[in-house]
Amino acid sequence: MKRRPTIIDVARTAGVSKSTVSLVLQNSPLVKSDTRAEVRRAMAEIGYVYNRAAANLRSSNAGLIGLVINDLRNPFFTEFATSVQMALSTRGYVTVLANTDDDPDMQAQVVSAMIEHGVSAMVISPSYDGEAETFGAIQRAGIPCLQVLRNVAPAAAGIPFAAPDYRHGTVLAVEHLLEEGARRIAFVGGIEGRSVTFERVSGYLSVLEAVGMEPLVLSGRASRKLGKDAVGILTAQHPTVDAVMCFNDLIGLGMLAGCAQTGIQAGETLKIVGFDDIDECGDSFPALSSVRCNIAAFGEDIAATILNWLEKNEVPVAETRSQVDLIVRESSRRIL
Amino acid sequence: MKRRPTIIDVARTAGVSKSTVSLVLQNSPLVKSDTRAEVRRAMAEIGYVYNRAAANLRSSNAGLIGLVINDLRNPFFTEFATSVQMALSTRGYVTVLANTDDDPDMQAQVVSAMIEHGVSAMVISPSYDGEAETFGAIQRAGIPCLQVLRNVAPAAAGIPFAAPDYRHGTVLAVEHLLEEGARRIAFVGGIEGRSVTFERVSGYLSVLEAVGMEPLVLSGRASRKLGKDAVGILTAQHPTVDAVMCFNDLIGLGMLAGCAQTGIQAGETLKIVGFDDIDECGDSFPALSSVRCNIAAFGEDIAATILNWLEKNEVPVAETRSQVDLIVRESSRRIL
DNA sequence: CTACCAATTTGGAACGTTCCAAGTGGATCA
DNA sequence: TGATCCACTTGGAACGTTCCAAATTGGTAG
Repeated sequence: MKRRPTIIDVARTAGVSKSTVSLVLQNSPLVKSDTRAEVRRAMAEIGYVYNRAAANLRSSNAGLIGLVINDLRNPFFTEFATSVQMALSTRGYVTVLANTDDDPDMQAQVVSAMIEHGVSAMVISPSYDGEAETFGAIQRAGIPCLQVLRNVAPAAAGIPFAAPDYRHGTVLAVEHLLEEGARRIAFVGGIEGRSVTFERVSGYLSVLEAVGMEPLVLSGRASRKLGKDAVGILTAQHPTVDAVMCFNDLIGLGMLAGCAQTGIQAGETLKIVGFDDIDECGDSFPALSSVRCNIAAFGEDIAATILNWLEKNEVPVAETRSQVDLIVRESSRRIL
Repeated sequence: MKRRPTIIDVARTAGVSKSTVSLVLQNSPLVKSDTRAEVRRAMAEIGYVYNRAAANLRSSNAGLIGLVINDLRNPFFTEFATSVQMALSTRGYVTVLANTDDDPDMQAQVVSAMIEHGVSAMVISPSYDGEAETFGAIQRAGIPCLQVLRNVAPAAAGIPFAAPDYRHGTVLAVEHLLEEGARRIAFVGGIEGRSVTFERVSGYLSVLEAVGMEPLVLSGRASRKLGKDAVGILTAQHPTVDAVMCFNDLIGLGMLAGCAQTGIQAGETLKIVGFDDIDECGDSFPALSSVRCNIAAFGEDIAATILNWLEKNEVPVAETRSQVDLIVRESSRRIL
């Protein structure tokens, strides 16, 4: 077992200096195309593999991007992470991914590990709590960092933030429920005190207030189970509720299951709208109306934003909101 | 903006040599505990951050593990990737993740990028096709690599393989359906010619052959949609089918939606068993029976296996099969 | 024929670690 | 007292790149 060839081996084989090989690797216009071709040939001949660790040591640009996600098991985040990673990949960057399970200690640990590894930039969907430690370390290291999907660090701290327009999405959906003739609309899911919850609930409340309808909010960690349980709670304790705005699709899909179980006709007796528009919405029964966040496109935008910051030094604005669309399906539409 | 402190700065602050600082970083028992404490204090004082790229250059052990997944959007793979990443993280390793969307070119690209970045080992759930290029590059680089979940490279090529015991899981499930009184059992999903399909179908066929039941296989790319569509096909063309073994849970869940839509009573008129036992199975209506692969535990095992290979040079056996369990729920059980 | 210029190419010094061989100083032993 | 040993400590040479200043080449103008 012999060691991996280096640019010096390539240089020897091609009959040039290591500097020239280096220039070829960087696609420099300085080298003559004959030379370039010869160097390339030599590389192929001896099976040369570029050593980024060494390059990084010298020039500190590893082409590594850190991606930290608080709940990777949620399909919404999975879709986001996948789209960011694939977009970065096409631009020659490699993604270091970590799931934190919303644990601030875990988050602090993975962030510091990423900094040690010399990531050039980070994208983080943070856990609530523990933000000081996490963002402090990132800023001390001077690494460009984009906070996405959830806003925990005050933008004033200098961490730009980007997310779908949750509030507007909720407004669209609740107005739609009103148009479909809903008399009493509940909001299910979301943990109080979190930006993501606040934005949605405030959109919901503002529409209800405008028409003088009394609000009803059932909080809870977003999951299918919560949705399933909510059906029972609503029918037992709030029988006048005839429409529900869900914090996310998992809750909406859970409610569909709950309705099926208790014999309630979702879409007719109880209108339901989810949020996120994950793939499954179109394949459930009844198909679940939802607020589409275009998360794949959002992920690609995030990838582009962070790379522009990195490569062209274009610092993103403090807060960006991406467009959302209401997708109406059977779960909230009158059957004609 | 000043540069990041190095061990030389730490050494100067602590009044020792850089070699001593290096030893402290490696937790060497050689240094006196007073010295160690002083060095640690100095690090904290000047805000030292370890530079792994430099360490890697010298000792070629980056603590980077590559994880390549063919379909990260499928919750089964997400769960696997998450559990591997978190297990590696607790042992001080950082995970480079890439999704390939089953595209061999994408796979070749991300694998070579990972090799450039000096990953110490790789775990790969490969795409079908393109295996020669991918595994060839990994082997040339001399990087320990574990093939998981799907077997595309012949084990003879020296790439160890680990997966749940798909065949046995199918056998358990189909036998269960027979016990529940099924008269005609179909198999839905899976693409022909793939190891994952072959193993399941062969398990299914072997049980059916033993009892003299005629098989019926509906192939197709595993998705909710396929499951939903399959309900229509079965009722229209194969009305005698009263039980279905699904390639995976997505298909099973899609069938539940299809049943709800066409008014078929899943679990009673049509018994359904899925495969993988993703979280959602317990929250669907009716709850979906499934073959549990214990994928989180499997992921942790994989992480342990690859680290043992790396750190203790324990080369894994050519093929490992992990235990699977049948979880019976309402979708296949007689309602009592 | 010389001087100069543009186009290429090049040697050597970084970058921040690890590792090795060698060094230090105090205690113990003959 | 000097030799030996032990427990630490240390200087300097790697590791494989990039980058800079300087060198070389070949062509062209004076």
